[in-house]
Amino acid sequence: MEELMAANWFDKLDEELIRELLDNETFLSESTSISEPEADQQANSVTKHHVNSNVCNDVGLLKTFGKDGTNDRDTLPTRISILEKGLNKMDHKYTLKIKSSGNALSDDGYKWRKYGQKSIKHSPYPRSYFRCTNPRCAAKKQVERCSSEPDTLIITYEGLHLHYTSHFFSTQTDDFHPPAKKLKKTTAETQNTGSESKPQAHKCSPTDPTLPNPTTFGSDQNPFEGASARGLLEDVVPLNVLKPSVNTISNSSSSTSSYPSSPPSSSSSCLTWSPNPKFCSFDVSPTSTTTLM
DNA sequence: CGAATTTGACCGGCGC
DNA sequence: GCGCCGGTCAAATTCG
Repeated sequence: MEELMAANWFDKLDEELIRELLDNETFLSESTSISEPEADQQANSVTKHHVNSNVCNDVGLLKTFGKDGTNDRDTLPTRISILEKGLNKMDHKYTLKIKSSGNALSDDGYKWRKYGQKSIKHSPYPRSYFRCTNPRCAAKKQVERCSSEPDTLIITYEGLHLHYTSHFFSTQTDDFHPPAKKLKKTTAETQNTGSESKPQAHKCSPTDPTLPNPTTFGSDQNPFEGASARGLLEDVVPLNVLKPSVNTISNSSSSTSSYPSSPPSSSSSCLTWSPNPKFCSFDVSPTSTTTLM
């Protein structure tokens, strides 16, 4: 029951958040300031920039400049319009449709390792499978092209980037409790598997995804050592859901307000995407309706 | 030489 | 029960 409520709540926030993020220029500017090339750094910035930044990093629409020398803050897309429906969420998977004229794929803020590629039946284009390079991170994403529109990339994110989670927890550690036990199927399993390992992780107490000090971010390892145990989507969501009190949408202003917790972030954290103005522009194709659980 | 990518095989789930 | 399809694994290959 709680989960249900949580789900709804989460869903709303999520959509709202996404919408704001995507359409909020402020957000863009903000994110711009966080032009860390590496994911870890992003995480770092997150801890420094506070909510807004969090959102940026989290939802992933973070811009990663300078990665390939394209530090075009100037060329920032004056506007990135994404229809709310361009981002779909189903079963803890987020599908993002993006119009890309270049290899936007490589612009992701996180480092991904391709672990597979499959040709899809009804599509002339193959689907690529990526995993976060961090061994403790179970974040995954699938990338494929729309058969009808080669320009359109369909990216499906699954799982949560521990990079972010860690941060998240670190900022709310106090309130965080094992309620997060509600692991879910797919993701949960995967993640568990991922974190399964290392006794080290255990050290940090599985119950207490308490992560390492946020300030310790930066290195791919530290942060995850502790968060690995959990700190995944499943954990975050319920967690926050359970404590919406934090600031259940205190519509103070923008993203900040709609960022009561990271439910949205939790799952979206892996949505890290760097819409490099030069390469891609978000497109929206109202596909299926967003559904959660 | 090490790391990353490619590619085909294998496995599990789902629909018929 | 069988076949199809998607997802993952792992060996081979390529690249830096």
